[in-house]
Amino acid sequence: MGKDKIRIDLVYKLLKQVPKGRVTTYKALARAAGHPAAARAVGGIMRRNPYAPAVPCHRVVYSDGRLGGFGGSRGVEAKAELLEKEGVKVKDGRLVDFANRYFDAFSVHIAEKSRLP
DNA sequence: TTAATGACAATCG
DNA sequence: CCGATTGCCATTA
Repeated sequence: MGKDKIRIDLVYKLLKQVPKGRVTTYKALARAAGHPAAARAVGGIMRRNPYAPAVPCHRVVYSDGRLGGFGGSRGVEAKAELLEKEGVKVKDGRLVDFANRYFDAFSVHIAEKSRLP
């Protein structure tokens, strides 16, 4: 049968569903994609992200409320800058109102309908 | 094919 | 609260 591997294109689609000013987590994306334990793999997917900046990978943070990574150690700064620009306040590498900014209402059904180029 | 790596997460001390 | 450890999954060499 088909492999149980996570769907990269699906992950990107789900991430595109995250509205501006909101954030999600690697874990939430992995879970929405049908692989709840593949949070780390999602991180790897973001790292390679060939669809940037079309895909808002800067809206993906740690489940802990911390920013996480973004390219190099210098990239985290840019990530915080982008989030602040969208209205998401960041303090000391950590989201201030993480619980309220957290987005988890993914529509996998809709995401599966269209495919990424 | 096996070993090593990394933009994660949960647990432990 | 913070640092260290272990587990997980997919990619890369």
